[in-house]
Amino acid sequence: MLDPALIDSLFPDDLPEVDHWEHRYPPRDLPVGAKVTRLGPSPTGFVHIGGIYVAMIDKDIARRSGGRFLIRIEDTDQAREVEGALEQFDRAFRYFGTEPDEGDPGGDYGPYQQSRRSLIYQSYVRQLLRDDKAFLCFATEEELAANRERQTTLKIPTGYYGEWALWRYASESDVRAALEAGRPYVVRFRSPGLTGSRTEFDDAIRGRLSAEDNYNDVVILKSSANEVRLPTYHMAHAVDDHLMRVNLVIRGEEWLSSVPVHLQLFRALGFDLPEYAHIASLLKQIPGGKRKLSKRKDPEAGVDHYIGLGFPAEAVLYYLRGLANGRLAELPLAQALDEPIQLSECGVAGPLVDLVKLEDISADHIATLTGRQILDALLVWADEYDPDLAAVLRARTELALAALAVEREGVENPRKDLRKWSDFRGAYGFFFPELFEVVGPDDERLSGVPADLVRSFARDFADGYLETEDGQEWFGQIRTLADKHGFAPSPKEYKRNPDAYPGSIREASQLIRVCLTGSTRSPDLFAVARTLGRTEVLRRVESLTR
RNA sequence: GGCCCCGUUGUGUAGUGGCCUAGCACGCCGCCCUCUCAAGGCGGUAGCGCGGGUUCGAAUCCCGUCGGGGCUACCA
Repeated sequence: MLDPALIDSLFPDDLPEVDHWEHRYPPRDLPVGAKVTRLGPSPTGFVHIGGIYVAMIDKDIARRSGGRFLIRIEDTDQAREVEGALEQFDRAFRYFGTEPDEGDPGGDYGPYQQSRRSLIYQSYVRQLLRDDKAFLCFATEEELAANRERQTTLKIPTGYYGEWALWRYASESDVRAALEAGRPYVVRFRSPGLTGSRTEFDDAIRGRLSAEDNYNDVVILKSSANEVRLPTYHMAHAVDDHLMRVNLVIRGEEWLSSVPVHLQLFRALGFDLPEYAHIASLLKQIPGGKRKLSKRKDPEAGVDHYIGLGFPAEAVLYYLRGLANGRLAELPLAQALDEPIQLSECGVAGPLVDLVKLEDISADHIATLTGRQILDALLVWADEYDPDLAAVLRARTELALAALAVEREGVENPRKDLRKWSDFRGAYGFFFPELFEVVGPDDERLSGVPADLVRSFARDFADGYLETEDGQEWFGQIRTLADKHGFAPSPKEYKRNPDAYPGSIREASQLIRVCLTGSTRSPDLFAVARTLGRTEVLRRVESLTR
């Protein structure tokens, strides 16, 4: 046991006692059963979709229980920090509606950035040292590496314990000598765990679990050689979640094996234990198996992928909620977004992120929107990701609304041709003369109809073009011309005798479709023509006669 | 290597010893509708990782095994 005066000399003279912090951050005045949850992202400059997944669960549970959801930036590893990362979080949380109830600036329990909480951690570390529940460790990186290597060859667990705990039993004079020599040190937790003993705990998702107890003297305060003294995740978790009065820790399952350490730390510090819920990681299908969504390899691991492609936040959220609680996936979107997420219903196996399913959900959702709603959302997206399109849409708002109304407004089953905003150009761009390129008579999309025939067909169509309000009558023009130019009246007839015709009514219609829309697939031709207007229809048809 | 979590059709799941000839949703395939596509209607394909037990009876309980994932850092 170290001399208290020696311990105190390691810290700033005016470092507050732990009581100071306990009063500064009092228990919250919340209704019984209120859950205080938090998300602890690291500012690596990359926002993982899994972060939004957990944030959504955090926020839902906090809100419905009358509690709070807060965000705490976990930047105790300064090496990983990337500039602008905080803005990225803001943007992502705002897009998906997972903004915290509390965080920097303004929350009562801040700062919410660990690098700014150094003094708080130091108070608690000093207290642990005074209580002999922690000790100074001067072991060098080389010594630790050598130990690890020995342990590996001996096939025994690696770690800092028993005879490998170099400084756990060091005498005060050795410590003083090392200090006087100016050797850097870390503070380690004096683990009360015994090799071979076990511990049990409850997880809100997985139920009662048991594991080997922790017997490793984990580092709690990083090297004294660093400019700012920062804690490791384990220590910060205990201190922050206690002082921020978090009572439900929802985090990724990669933390499951650290629970025994955390339990020991909470007890050593005299803190009440939080409830834990470990969420299964989002996985990705790969040839021969699955693996965790990887920041480096999988673009869909990042939120930028979804925002950039223009998936509506509601669709992504709905999809994510379905992954969390399968029951919600069978409810309509609005209802699913409104139902509470139950931790007990969360799956224990990591779900595969299925982009096809997301697109399907998203298309269904967009189909429920009005043209106006689509245009508004589309503009927000295009302003950032497709400024040229945004400019056209603003200049031609009426046309945009008319285009979006085709087979959408006043019909029973609206078209589902938009899965995300970036699909708009491909699906609706042809409505805008500014975005459309006319098609020539020998275009390969014209079903292989000879160019001469295309020319004469188009010539006739343009010459006799009748703009009418009657869809049947309008299409009758194509029928009549198709007949005149020798096309079979039905695909069936054409199939029966393919050599007798250049194609059927299908191919003839396709000539008009391709020249009007630049695509072999489009909404109803009559509706398209009506929206385009006579002048534009003729301009496009006449391009086929050149 | 050690420890932990997990394993039901392609995907997400329901299932807690008989109601399971394993249900639902999405996908996929086919057919219908049809001037294309989308939508829509109808139908279909496909699963309890494997091997042992316990039991009259197992997807469900036990053991083993295989597979996937995680941790084993002064990363979180």
